[in-house]
Amino acid sequence: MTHPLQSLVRYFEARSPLSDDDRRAIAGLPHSINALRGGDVTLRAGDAPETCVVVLKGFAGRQRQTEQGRQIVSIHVPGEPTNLQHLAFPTSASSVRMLTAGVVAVIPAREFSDVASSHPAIGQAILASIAAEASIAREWLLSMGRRDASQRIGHLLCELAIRLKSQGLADLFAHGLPLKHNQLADILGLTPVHVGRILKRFAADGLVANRKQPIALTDWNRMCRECGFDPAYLHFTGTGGA
Amino acid sequence: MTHPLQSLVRYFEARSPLSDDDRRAIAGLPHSINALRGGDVTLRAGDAPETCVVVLKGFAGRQRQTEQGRQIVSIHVPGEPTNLQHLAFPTSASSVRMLTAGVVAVIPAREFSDVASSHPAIGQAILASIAAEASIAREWLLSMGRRDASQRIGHLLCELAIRLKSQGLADLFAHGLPLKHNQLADILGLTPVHVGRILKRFAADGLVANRKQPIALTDWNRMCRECGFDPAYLHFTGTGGA
DNA sequence: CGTACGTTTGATCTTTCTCAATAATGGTGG
DNA sequence: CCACCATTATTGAGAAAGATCAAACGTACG
Repeated sequence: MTHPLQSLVRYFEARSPLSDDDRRAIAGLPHSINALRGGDVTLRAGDAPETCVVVLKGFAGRQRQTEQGRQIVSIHVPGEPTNLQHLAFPTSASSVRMLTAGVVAVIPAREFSDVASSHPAIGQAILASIAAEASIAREWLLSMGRRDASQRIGHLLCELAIRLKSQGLADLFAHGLPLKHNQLADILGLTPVHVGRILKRFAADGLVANRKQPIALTDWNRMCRECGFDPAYLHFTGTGGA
Repeated sequence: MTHPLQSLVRYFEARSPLSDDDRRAIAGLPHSINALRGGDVTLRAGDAPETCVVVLKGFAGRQRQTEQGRQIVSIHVPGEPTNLQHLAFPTSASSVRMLTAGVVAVIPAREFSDVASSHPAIGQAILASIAAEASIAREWLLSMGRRDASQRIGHLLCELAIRLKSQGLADLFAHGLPLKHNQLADILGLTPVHVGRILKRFAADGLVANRKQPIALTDWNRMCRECGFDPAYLHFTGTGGA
């Protein structure tokens, strides 16, 4: 791995073009690197963070809590920033925590936003990133509202496969997705028990290799077909997701 | 009504400060005014629109389609732009149509984005708007995943009440919300039949005045309590939503 | 090796959907 | 202003997806 913030550059460039100068400006951002454990909190609901946290390794999730349980409303794979929206408003209604052990880069928000003002393409990339997150949330809304449990799980697996691939991390997915049933349940609005049952059916149908912790897709095309996956909503430039 | 785009200015200012000059720049944007009927399409999925559509009267909804039915993934009340995300990327994965009869202003995207570049505060307001839409989508995700049908309906009513109020349109809500059961169902991931049953229960419980077409809240405080509504996620500056 | 955490399984219960029939409503043209 | 048509609401009965509860089973890690 060359520069720690290289993966952030790659993330931005998946949707918005940057010049060499822009790339250098991002790589030059002050930052600290933190190793975190699964469950560690990166942003507490209600806080007004003064930093932008970028995932370098592992998975992070944004979540909201109610009496009837938590809901994970977005997940962030390596390369993805977790709280760009705080360049738009100070406080957060949700919190962010690591879903697995991992490493994050922490960038002071002021410096980030200064660089964005002086480099319009970076500002545009930030806008595109926030808009892409909104688009993903809307797709999740479609899943929650109109897809049944199996399609929902399958669709999420497909989405993550593409998002990881766009960061050059396909291997991680081929090797399996390190999320627990109860985390998947909180992402999908289901019960861990039911997630387990469906994963079992997937394994029986040959759609997935193991139903245990590292879940690996075995039949990409069939999975896409069965759960109606179309990567257009991810808004990657180019072939729609490579 | 003074200037047609005045309500857009008001929308932006609910989350992001603007100067007189910024306001003038927005009011000076070229635009055409269109009267539309319920069901009219404003943006077709897959298109690369060259205009920004702002709702002036009535309600618009962004929707996605699957074999198992449509899902409305966002709604837009008067004053709100419907497709700011196209300042970030060209194509759309969803379509936008009027949920009721109404009036829209259509602004050329190029001019809009020129004004945004020359007026940083307007660019910032656009960023805040897109981020707020994302935040709303995440809240809807929480509703879909972890709230039952009644809380979901109640929560939506509360949200719309606040959003309308922030545009000075509370009356419209006091007078009732002109959405059909089947539209509410497609917003909430439910069935029109079930929406009807719950509205009936709301009316019996005195939470709502009529269960027919214009649905009017009668007991704001109780409704907020029963469905766990907290307007923080709307990110209005000031008192959190007034 | 034992403890804590995660998974699997089965039985049962609820919420919400589905289907189908009937009743309102609202807008349109005569 | 009324009759008609299309759309939307209401109601009831039955079915289904997913939740809940509780127990047993694995497995990783100290």
